[in-house]
Amino acid sequence: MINVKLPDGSIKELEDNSTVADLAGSISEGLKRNSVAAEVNGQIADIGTILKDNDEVRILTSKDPASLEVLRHSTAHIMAQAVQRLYPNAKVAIGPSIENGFYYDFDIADHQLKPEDLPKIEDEMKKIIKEDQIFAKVDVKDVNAQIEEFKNKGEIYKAELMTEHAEHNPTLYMNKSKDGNIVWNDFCRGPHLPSSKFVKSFKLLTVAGAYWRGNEQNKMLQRIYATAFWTKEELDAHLLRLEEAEKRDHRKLANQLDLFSIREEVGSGLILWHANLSVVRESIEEYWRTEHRKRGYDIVYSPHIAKSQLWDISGHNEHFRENMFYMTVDEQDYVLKPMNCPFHILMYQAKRHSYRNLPIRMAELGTVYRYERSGALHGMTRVRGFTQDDAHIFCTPDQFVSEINRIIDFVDDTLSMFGMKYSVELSTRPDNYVGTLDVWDKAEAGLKEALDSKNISYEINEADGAFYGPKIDFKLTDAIGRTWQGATIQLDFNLPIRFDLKYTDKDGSLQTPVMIHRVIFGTMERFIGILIEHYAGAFPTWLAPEQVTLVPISERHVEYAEEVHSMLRDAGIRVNLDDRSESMNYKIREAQVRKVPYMLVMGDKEVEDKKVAIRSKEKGNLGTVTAEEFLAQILEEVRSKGKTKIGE
RNA sequence: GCCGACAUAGCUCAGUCGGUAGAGCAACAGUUUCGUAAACUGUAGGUCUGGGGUUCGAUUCCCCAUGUCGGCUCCA
Repeated sequence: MINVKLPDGSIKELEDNSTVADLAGSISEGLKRNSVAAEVNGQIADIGTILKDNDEVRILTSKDPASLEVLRHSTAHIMAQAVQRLYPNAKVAIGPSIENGFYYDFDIADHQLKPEDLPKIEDEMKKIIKEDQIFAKVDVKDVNAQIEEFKNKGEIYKAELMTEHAEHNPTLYMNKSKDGNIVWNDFCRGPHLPSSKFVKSFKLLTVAGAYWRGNEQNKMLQRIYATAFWTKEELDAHLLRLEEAEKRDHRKLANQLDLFSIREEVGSGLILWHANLSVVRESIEEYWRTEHRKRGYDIVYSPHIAKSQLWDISGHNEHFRENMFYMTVDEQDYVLKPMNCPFHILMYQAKRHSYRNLPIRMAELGTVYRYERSGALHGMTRVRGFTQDDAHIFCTPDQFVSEINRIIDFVDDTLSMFGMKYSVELSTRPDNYVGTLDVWDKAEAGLKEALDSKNISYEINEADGAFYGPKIDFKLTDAIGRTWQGATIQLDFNLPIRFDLKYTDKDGSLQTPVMIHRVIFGTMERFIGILIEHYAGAFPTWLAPEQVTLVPISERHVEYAEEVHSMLRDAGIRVNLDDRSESMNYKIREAQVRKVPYMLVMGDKEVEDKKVAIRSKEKGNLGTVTAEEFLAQILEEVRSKGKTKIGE
């Protein structure tokens, strides 16, 4: 007999070799029927898992969120089986569950999967589900024989994976039909559902290309992305969420709200900022400048091109030649700047520095150009010409930890002000690093110390830092859940040496300063692109291109509206007088569609009382006040950046 | 860059099994002067992304290019 511990702390006695299913059955028939997987000693496992003495077991039903990935992974197996039934030459690669769904990669020599194939595959999957196939886990006893079998069947990807996992007790999952025959199998660690019949609500979404093992040198496979949920309601809700998210896409809103455009005759990845979005940018840049001055930064400007030799010194020609724009004028080679650092470094070098005047914090809204590969371009979030809110901090080795702390605060203050959430990643020393081990260790410890002291949770990307230094990245998420690099803080042990930077220390000796690269927004393009999605195009008043629309009800109210118009405009409010001979309802609707925060309606009553009727985009009619009162309120809303709002 | 899909009026989209296109909104003109999300009538607007090919004839079929979209890869 064995004893197992349940989540409530109780101990259950079972026969030797009992499985999770037996345990479930010993508790209740209903639980046995509904159990789909288990958590055994913290690991997700099949209900067929044989329990040992003292195991801690939590039985998972479909109610448990942890069961969802089991469902999805099993659905992936069913999809792979369906694909192989329909396309017998299909070879399977890998098919994991991912956030919000799963995928499976195939190599199909004689067929290119098309969107129209997806319903056919779905139908085949439904058949497999109906067949009530059992997922049976089997240990691979003779690994070499199994590899040979995979090879004989042409399953070269499975053979390759099995070869690598030969030492890790590989297991197969056999799909058995009702009569006990093995109808399909896959090399897999599991876990899986007890049977295919547990799968009810799934949808195949898209076909895509993906390199085998994510390596560009390898063959490109065909990937099907799909998702699965326990109920149709959850699936429908998920699909609806996707649809809703698409409406927030900054590329869609760009047209609707006249924000920006990208023109073929200008070039890919080059943004035309229309007047509306330029207002948003201008407001953000003004905020940026004010904050930088407050926090001890110097703001500078540098040219957009420099002679190629500068980029030899910096090393960019060597590392990023493929991604830079070159031009030749009067037999002299120039480069369109891909970074601002060399300019800031040269400004640092313009005079001698003492430890007394460090740190020097040099900031610039620097527009740079990089030749990104065409397939990587994406709206405003991945472009070829963009403005970084760049800064470089030159400091002593004793100062960089406190400088990093200051920057983390700066990033958090800024993103919080916009209500944007972020996740943090710390990347450590790669193999091809420059500099010395003790400096790297100190730097990494310093970055960790800074994050820990602020209770910021972060993931560590081992060996993923730049060759010149470790870094902290802040990731932002767009409307459809894609994550983008936003703020970043990077230590650099390389450029100070390449440019031979120095400062005079206390003892009169010349020392090399530590250099920190950092951006807060990342780039104006990407940040504002994500901001559009964050607000779904409805910018808060301090950023709104048009803050107020004046709606005179008929022509006889226009004269009064003009008075209000000039008063608000003179006070710096972005106000638009809609004096077209359209109905009031029409003007209000248009202003709502343009997402204007406030409308002031003026008819006979308002003209007579010298007042305005405020309509908020969000809250509707807010009642009547004098134009002066409204002005005071909106100025306060703008000044506080939305902390106070009219009508709240 | 790679795999795949797509490209029709300013915008959103329909259409042509090969016989050179249509709607709504927007624009413009006129009528209407209105109380919190669309007044009415009319006018104009398209070498159907570009270049080749097949064909009596191509927006439609084929090829190439460009761009966009979904992914992969990359991202100093």
